[in-house]
Amino acid sequence: MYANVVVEYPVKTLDKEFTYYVPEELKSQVKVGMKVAVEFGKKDIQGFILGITDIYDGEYELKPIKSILEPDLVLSNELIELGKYIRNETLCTLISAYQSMLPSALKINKNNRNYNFYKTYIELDKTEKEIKEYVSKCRYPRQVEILNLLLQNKRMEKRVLSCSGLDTLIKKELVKEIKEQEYRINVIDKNINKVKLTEEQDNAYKTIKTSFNKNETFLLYGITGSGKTEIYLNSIEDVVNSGKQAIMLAPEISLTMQIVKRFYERFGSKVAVLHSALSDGERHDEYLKISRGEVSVVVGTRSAIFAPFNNLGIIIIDEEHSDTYKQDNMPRYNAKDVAKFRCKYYNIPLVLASATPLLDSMARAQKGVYTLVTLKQRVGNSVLPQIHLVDMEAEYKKKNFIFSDLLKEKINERLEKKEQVILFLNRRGFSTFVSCSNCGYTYKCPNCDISLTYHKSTNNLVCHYCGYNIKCDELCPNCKEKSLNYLGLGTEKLEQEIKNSFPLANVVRMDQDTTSKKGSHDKIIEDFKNEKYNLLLGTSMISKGLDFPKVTLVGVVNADTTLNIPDYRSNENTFDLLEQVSGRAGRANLLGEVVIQTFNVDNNVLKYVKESSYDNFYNTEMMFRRKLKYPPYYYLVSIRVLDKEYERALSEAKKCVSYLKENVCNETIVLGPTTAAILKFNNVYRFQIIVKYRFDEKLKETLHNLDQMYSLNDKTSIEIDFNPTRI
DNA sequence: AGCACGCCGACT
DNA sequence: GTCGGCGTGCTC
Repeated sequence: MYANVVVEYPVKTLDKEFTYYVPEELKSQVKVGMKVAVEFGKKDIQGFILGITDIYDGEYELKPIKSILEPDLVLSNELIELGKYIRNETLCTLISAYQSMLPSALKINKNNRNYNFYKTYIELDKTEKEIKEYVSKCRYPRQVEILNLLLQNKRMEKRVLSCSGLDTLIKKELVKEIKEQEYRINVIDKNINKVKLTEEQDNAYKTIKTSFNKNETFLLYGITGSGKTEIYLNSIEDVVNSGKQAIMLAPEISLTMQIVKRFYERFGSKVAVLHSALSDGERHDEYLKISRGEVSVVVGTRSAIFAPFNNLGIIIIDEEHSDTYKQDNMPRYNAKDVAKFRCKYYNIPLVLASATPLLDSMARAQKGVYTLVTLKQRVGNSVLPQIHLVDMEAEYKKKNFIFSDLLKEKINERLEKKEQVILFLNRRGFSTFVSCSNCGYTYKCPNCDISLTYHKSTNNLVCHYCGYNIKCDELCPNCKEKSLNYLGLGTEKLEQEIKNSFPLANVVRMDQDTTSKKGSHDKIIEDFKNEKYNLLLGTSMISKGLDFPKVTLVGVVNADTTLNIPDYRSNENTFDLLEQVSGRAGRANLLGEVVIQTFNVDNNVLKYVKESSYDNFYNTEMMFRRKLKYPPYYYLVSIRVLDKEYERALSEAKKCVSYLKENVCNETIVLGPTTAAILKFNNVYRFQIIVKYRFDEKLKETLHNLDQMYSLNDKTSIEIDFNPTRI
């Protein structure tokens, strides 16, 4: 008996299966998908068994499988195939594909600490009569107390009883210890009444329901507030009742306690959650619940798409336009593609849902590749908010640098009426750059090619890319004059400005800096919902999924920050973001208003946001994409060439371009090399090549060869990214 | 990736 | 003479 093993090192040269023989004592236990220990060269390492055979006709002298590491953890055939698919699609190593499927506690790595969580209980070990007899003669009050408690409760946690008296009782075998594995997260089942669906919701639900046993992809296009979650819950309930399992994905920032709570209310202990706010131990436990078949529903972020279910019934991807579904390090997979693979495997429906679908998804829906399901009405009485565009150029002339007259007036009006306000600014920190008015010096990151952001609370200058930070000096480090200017507006400074300009405001700020602590994210949301604050200020973190009935005004302080990013998708991203932010206003009975401040009042994207017209935006943007040969008309691949030395990075990038041009089809376009958006990052220079193609049979092989060539180069490396979310 | 083998320079 | 530099090649 022989086992083919993929080993733990994620390098191209070892990206193949190695054969080991299975020793007699393990023959009855080994299974495909198991994690095993083997000797590899001179080292003891780990790997996964990908195949078992009875014959071996190679010429190697084989080594044995040393042991099975986690008998509970067995990758299913489906997941093994999925790993191979990910390797082929993203050009990663097989082992890194399998590693990304597992929670860190179960990944292959050196610190094999046991994440199982046990609780120890104490129970009586003699009959009640014998115990009572002992109690009557016992001179030690603590022992009597413990035994009496146990006579009443039968079983108690050891840590509440622990003392030397208990040790004596254990030694005398009057009581015994029982160790049981427990989960760190426990959900109590509740019976919550179902909400009645509106006619529109019901139609959408029924459409999905007709395809429960078909591999059909739906695009659920429903405006904010149209009640998509209720449709997910109903569909999942049917799937679970038929004995199958469901996965729902959401982007990290919209997967708040609010949504998880609704799943807990509906499905109770049948739900496992998987997102980054969990500790390693919690993730480990949730994963175990799934693989042991103890839950039927998984709610989570990107990597939850790998939930080890074996009888899936539906996959739902909420906010499908979000770019968080694409992993931006190896393996560069997109959870949406993984979902398509799994849905095809189980012959089940996939639901992609959004208020602002990706152009790519909408285009497929128009072509009939996806089935379009539309929700046009908001649930309840709420109507779409009224949107105002404010020309900041004119406001600057009036010396209004941060707040326009209109925004100021509206904020005051809401605060007086005791309603709530959300202000949106997509830049954290205090000042986005610090420069000297005397000599022109600007603080820049020594490792990256960008200016440092000033954070006042810590008096630090921080690089938002690599995390480099230094204390801020009062004097210019170049000319030693006291003439540093703090320019550019960040959320931290905006918070201060609000406190100065609006005496009625009770402001809370939500960005990466105020939500780094576990649970702080949910706390801010809860506090704002409970009206401990009347003004919430934040970055894109506040744009998704939140539902605050008392918010009637949303202000976008500077709409231009995302618009000016040089990326083919910046229009789309801006539209999505502003549309999502606007959706936060007027969720209940109160009428909502949105004020968007910009230096580009004539911009088409902003015009469509004002009209709340996804369709007009879609049509205009599609024309632009077609003309410039961008997705969805062409596919993109980005190739990054990295080297510590500028000249070598550039010359290698040029070599790549010529290699590509020689080896792709006629219709395929190779652009570059250009400097990447941030030329220098962590002291490494980065050049970029963009490939645009429609059908190119040779391309994958060409890129694979290129990748192989650079895997042997220890100076220059390359990163290949299929369908990048930004370029 | 990690380790051994191997062939050249400066040390007790 | 030997210790150690890191280039090359192999791992079932």
